[in-house]
Amino acid sequence: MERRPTVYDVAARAGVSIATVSFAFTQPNRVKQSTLKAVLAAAGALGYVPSANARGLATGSTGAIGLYSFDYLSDPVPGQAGSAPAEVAADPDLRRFPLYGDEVQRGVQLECRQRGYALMLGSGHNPGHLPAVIDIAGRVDGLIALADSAPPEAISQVSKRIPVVELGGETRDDGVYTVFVDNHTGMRVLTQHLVEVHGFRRLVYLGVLDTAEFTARYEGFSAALSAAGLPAPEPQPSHPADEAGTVAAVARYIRAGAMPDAFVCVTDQVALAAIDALAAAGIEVPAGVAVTGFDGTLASRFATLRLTTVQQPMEAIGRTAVRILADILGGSDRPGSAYGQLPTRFVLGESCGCDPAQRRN
Amino acid sequence: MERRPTVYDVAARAGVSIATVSFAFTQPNRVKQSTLKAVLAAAGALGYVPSANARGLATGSTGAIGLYSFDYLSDPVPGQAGSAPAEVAADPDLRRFPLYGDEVQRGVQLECRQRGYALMLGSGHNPGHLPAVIDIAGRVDGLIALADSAPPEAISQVSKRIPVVELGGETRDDGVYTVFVDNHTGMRVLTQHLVEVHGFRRLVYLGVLDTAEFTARYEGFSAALSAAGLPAPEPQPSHPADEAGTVAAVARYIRAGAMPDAFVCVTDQVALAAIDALAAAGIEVPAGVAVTGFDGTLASRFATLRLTTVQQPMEAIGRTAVRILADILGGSDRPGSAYGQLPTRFVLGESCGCDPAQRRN
DNA sequence: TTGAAAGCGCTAACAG
DNA sequence: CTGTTAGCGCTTTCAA
Repeated sequence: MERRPTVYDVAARAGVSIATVSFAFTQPNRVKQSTLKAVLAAAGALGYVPSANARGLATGSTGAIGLYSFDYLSDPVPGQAGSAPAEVAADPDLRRFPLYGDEVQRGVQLECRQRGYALMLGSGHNPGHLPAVIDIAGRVDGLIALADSAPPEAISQVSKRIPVVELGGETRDDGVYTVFVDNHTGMRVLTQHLVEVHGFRRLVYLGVLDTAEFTARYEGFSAALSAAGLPAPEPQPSHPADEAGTVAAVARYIRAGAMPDAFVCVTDQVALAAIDALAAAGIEVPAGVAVTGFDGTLASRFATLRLTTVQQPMEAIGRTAVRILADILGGSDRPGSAYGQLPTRFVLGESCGCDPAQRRN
Repeated sequence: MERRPTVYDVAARAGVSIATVSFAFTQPNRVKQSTLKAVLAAAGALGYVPSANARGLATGSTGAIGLYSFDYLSDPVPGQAGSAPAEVAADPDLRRFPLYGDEVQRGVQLECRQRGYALMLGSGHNPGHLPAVIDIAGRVDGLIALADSAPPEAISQVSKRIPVVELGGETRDDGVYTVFVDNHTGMRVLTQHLVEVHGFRRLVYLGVLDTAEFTARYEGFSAALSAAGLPAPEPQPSHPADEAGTVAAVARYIRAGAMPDAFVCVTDQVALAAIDALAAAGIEVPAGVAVTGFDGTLASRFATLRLTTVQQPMEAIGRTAVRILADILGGSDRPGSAYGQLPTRFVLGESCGCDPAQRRN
């Protein structure tokens, strides 16, 4: 790989100045037809590939949007590059892919490609000495960050320089945008179903409250119980990323021999882990206890036991995030709230004890 | 958003030179502790976010790898940005996501994050006047391109300047690498199953031959038939992206009233489209005719009727592509063939007439 | 319609 | 251990 040709090489070969070469690519009509043709020919012959870095430096923008996320399924062990398994995976595993974040990412991708933005994916660590979010922030015009994937201070710092949309995070006053999703209603309706249709009284809430979205879910849960005149139990901390934690939480109930009517889980992942833990103890769902999820990931719909859950509009979330950034970059100063709140939808599965096939859902 | 602070601002505030600021980030031990601390403090206070463009320009590399692909499910209509549907999608649709390319992309992502590369996603069109592949090539140190997503000349041109891995393309002598997957064996084994276990004789091959991978599949198909003393029929052109084409191809057989024993399809997508077309005509699979796929996408495994297909190691393919680029960028000059050929695996489903549950597969 | 020249922000010799 | 300085490749006035 020889030195990459530059505008200088192209200019020399075409017998023009570098300015003309630049114009030929950026403002073709500003250049005489014959000159244009000569430049393009020279560029083609040389295999000219313009440096986005140089262009970005000169123009002050990159034409790319960044998506920063943290993948707890694969990031925990940094440093060691994975090895391509000689074996073909025996089974595609919906429990690992696509997760919530993957579906949001898809929405981001789709919207970016439609709008002509390149998408820069960043995550976890980076080889430099710079926090990874900062590193990727330096590469793009606008950044989308998944809640909890980066420290709030870093997000805040970055947001001073480029527009940032944090998904699932707190609403903040430091210029960080977010996409609003109606988590509250979703969880309220689901809980209401458990109480009213199934007559459940002893519900256990499995999930942490460490993001705004998660908190809203718990509040929806509480609201439904209050409405039914029932007290809302304290949430049992359980993080989607921490399967062992979920198992442990469930184990406490098993050990105590005090099975509730239902485990209401903060995400599908937690619900699936809970079901596993219960199965391991010989307790069947929904016969022994009901379990519900949240997100509506593919895994929840195609699991052996279809999950009763709440569908989030993941693709729309991703698309909206890009739209917000694009609008800002385009000069709009519309407030984040102008994009409204995306709806969620209660999804009846089998894990609550219903038989969806029998119902007009 | 005020002007982004630069090394100059940080240097001024910390009372040092810009070189020291640079060192503080790139070679921390080359700087006195107290100075380092001062620089970092100044950077933090200012909200300094280093410009990747400037760094890239200066160092000659970006630290990013590019993935270029074409999404025929969403790219056809460029220019018009998608709108976030107010409705929550009624059903997650495995027929649209994740497809083969999405699973490969996942492997690329995983390997990139483990190796500390940022991943630049590009596709379809771009707002500039530059072919999209060229544009994204100018942004990265190495490029992975999905077969058929970009014109061969463009790939070839790009490969003169940065290492390129083309997935599923022809093996070429212009320095474009590829990841070898044993498509031939996969399709041969599958076909053999149809002939030997089911005794099928009239097989129809549904699929184009426009990439090296696709050709290898057809050859595997032919080989199995030859081995059984059967003639290999001409392939019936059908492209994974062209559902209508598949429907039309199937319709010809329906109309002619000459249903074969099986439709052997070049991809799962084609197979699923074929099954739909057959169902629409009242022909059930596998009772009326067998249908097989290739790829082992999630859709094939979780479809109502599980597809008999061939599993590709998508994640490994993506990971290997990144590994090849990383090796080259790291100075290795190992030939592409040194990475071996990734295996495929025959997957017994129901669409050939088998009942996988009854067999030790 | 084209050219000359001044940066864009950072890195990396090379001095000191 | 730190400062000076010369670019990296491209865009963009400003002149011609």
